[in-house]
Amino acid sequence: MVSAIPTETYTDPPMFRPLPPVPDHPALEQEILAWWDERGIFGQLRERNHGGSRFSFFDGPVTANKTLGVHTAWGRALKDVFQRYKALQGFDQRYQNGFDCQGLWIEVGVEKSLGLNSKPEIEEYGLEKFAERCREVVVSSAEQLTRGSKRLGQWMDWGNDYYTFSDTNIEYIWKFLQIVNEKGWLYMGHRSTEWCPRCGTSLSQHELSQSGVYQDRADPSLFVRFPLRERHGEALVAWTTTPWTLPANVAAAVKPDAEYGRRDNGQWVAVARYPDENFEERVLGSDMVGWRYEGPFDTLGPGAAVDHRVIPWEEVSLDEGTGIVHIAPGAGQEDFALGQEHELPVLAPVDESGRFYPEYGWLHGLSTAEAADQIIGDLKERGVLVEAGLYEHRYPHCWRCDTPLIWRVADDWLIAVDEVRPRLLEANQTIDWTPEYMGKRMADWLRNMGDWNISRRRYYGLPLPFYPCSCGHLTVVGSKAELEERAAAGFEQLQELHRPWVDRVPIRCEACGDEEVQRVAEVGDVWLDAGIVPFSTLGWQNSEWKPGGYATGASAGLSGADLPDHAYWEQWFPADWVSEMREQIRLWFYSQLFMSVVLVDQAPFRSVLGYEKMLDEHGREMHGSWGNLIPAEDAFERMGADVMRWQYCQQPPDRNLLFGYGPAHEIKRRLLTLWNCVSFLVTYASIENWSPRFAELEQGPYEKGLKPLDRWLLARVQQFLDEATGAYDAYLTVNVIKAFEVFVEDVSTWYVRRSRRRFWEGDVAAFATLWYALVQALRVMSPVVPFLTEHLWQNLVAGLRGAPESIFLADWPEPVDRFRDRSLLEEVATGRQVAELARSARQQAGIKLRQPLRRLVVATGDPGRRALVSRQVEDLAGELRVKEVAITESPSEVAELRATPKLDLVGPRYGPNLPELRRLLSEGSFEVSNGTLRAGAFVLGRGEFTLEYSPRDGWAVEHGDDYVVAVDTRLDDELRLEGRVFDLIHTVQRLRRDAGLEITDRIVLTITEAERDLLVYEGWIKGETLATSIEVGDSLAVRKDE
RNA sequence: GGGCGAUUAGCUCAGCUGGUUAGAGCGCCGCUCUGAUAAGGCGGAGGUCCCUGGUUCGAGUCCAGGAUCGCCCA
Repeated sequence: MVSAIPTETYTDPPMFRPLPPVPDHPALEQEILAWWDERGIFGQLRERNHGGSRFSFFDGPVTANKTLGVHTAWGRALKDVFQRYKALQGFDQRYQNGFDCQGLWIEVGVEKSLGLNSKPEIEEYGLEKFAERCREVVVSSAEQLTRGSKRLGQWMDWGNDYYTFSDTNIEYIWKFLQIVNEKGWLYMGHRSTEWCPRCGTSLSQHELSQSGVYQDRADPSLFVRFPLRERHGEALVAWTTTPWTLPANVAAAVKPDAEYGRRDNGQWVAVARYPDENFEERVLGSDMVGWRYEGPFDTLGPGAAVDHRVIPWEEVSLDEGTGIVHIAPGAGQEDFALGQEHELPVLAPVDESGRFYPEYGWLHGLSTAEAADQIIGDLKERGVLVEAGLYEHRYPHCWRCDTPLIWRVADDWLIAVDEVRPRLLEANQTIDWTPEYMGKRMADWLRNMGDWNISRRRYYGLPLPFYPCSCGHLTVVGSKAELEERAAAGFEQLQELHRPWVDRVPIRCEACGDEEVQRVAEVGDVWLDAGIVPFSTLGWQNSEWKPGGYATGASAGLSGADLPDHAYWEQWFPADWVSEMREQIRLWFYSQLFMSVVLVDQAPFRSVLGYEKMLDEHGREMHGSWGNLIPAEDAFERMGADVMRWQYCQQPPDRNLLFGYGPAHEIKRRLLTLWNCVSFLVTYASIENWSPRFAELEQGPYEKGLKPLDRWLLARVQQFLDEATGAYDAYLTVNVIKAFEVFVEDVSTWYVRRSRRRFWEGDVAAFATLWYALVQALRVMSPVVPFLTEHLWQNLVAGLRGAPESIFLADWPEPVDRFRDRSLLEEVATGRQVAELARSARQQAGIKLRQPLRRLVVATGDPGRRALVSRQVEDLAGELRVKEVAITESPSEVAELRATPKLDLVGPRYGPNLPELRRLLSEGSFEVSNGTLRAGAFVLGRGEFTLEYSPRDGWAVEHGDDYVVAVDTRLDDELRLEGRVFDLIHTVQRLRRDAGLEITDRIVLTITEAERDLLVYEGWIKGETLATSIEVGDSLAVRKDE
């Protein structure tokens, strides 16, 4: 509102501080961090937004077993960017950080640090002490992660973090499991699972999905004879890559419809595998079914009792091996399933540490790897080994300790998923995924996943609250209070819900009342810990709010987080947004979705931003041992948090991020352009004693004195605000940065470049316009680069009357409608396009920009475009240093016509005759009239060809799609003299700068005899170089006029 | 082993439904602008568009086969 213009003038004392030539990012970041802290800016921001509309975000718990790495910092930066953006828009937020504190991640690290390497050693060490060590790791890691995150600029409610090992978190999972049991989905499965012999536990399907699990590896490749009982001298030849499974063999599978042949030595193999061999007898696989054979290790006890026979299996591969597959239901997943189908006995050869049981005789105590060599030797000795070699294949490894996995039949607790599956798929439909394909990945996974194996035979994890009684009843305890109520003993020593303490609390069976019911030994999958967060941290089932009440069990003393009540949960569930790396689709995103659908039949979040992997700047994985891992500390020191954040935000989330110092250097240069623009403003504002008014930030500069170029920049600001806001709303920071880079480029290379003189002359409209444009840009970019923008805000804005002390207390910038002007944007774009063509033409002619020229001709057939250009002649003349700009319809004055056919239109008509047409056109044998082109027998209508131009003598021509631009290259004496004056001025400015003079210093200028003729322009030279007098001497020199 | 995607300049990547001489950024070389710029601008060098065949007047683009890489699933 114009009437509200304050009456202050622009002559307040200069308020700006000069900028150093280059920002020292790490130093200014430390200053800003300290200042934010001192002024409590984040607290003020939260206070302001308190009670406003809510933006709910759930932080996926970071595993507290490490310091902050540049990988983790990526996600943290994105989380911070959007929380800051939403905060600037006034949204109330929770800012709760979370730590993941249990499970194999933690345990394995502690084991290593204690030098323990097996479960018996842990038990010998003592579970109590072991649990304490695990907690210590969490405590120190949480401190480190917090410190690093703060340095990154992440604003969270530090100190009120949630810890997944709190009793509260555990109780909520207990409740979940109780509900799962009530629905009848909980069961104990007896099946073959992937098993880590070192960790002594089975793993779940989703744990196998993590990167690095499947690795290339060479295993033995054995072809073994299984002698047939009823066919003397004949044998099946089976193939295996896991020798240790042979003692567990109970059957051999053949493909029923495949043909098998007997070699002259009695060996049976699939004909398709050995097409060039001669076979003495051929039968179908189905005919072999039921054949009995001697097992490979019938000499050892368990095998001897088995009736080994041939079974049919459609899945037998004819691409490798012999087409006869060795089946060991106790040591393979498919084998186990097949075993169920054919009612085969299950021989389980190894214990939970992967070592052979005593009944396997001389194999007793050997690991699967150790046994391999001995088994091969034994087979060889007994003459049943046909061939042994090596086989390269992808093989699964433990995601934590990298041990090759084995298959083992075990009892696991599982959640049946078939009944929930359709509801999960439905809930997934309600989620807005970015990038979109990640949602499809989730749907694929949901469609195909098997039952969820939730039990792990470990120590420091969620204790599964399962109490199976000898009477057959399973009690699932749903809370600590319930445990207390049912406890038969030991409740008083229960310091936290962890082993070993919880194991010492037997309960009374809820069915028969037996008082000796023990908890199962297993702990839970870590993803239960993380998946319950949307409930456990928001007080889903709490009747009352407990201040500081989240700090229960192991998290006592670590967190000050409140335990909210159900009303709070209603307000903050579901999350508006979550963001994690792609792997979390099958991990955290999944477990959250699963638990949420089970509990409330709804997705726990509305939108997701996922992102791909981080690699080094050359595209290689980062590894400590390769020397290309960048510690976050180094990155903070060498590039600074802003540059790191920029690098993260610049990345399209659907592609891997190539992170490093090379890209960082490039980013610093881009930020420098912004820095220089601010520096320019600060320099001249100080000289001219110009000071901005804060009100003009919201309303835009007051109209008086605005030039078209100012209005253009103001229109660009509005456009930029729209683009950037849209990009943030779509969670695509990469588009925010793209829009910003173009904008800064426009400010620097067009607005400032064209307006310099106005700043020297103290034009307040120019100052107000540039200040507005730069400050709005700072505000838009503040979520991405909070330090740099805050630093510059402190200089450009903070001291003004009515201005917030921090850029983060200044709300989100609103576009000002009256400055929107699409036609002006188009007009300037046109002018710049023409300028670019003209610069290119000058360059071709070898005439530098300092040399003035007579004439610039712009030709275009479009009257609308001529009008656009006509409004830009002043800027064009100045930019291109020409005395006159002429706009014409036809370029015939400056260039000669050439025609080119539009092949997509003309090609289909003339087909093979096309080369002839192109020959005629290239020779210039054509005429154009009324929009029709005739060349020989060819006739091209309007739009079927384009015209181009080659320069006439004395002209340099360049053309784009819409314009032909020509500069008159002929020089006369006047032009030459002016050119020399520009050269002189340029050289003097250089000398001034080299002499370290201030921009406002006056000088005495000495020129040489050869330049005396330039003195006809003495006033001009004096004005440009701030010379008070000009002398003629031996050499060109400047000296400060004292 | 199955599925999906990719392969374009030294590096990182654009190239829509086929259309003249294949582009950008970075790096390199030359020129240039600068009264903010360690930036910017203009130009140059640099390409077997992975290979082989096919369709077409015309293929980086479409089709088939192959090679290599990545991801997902086992």
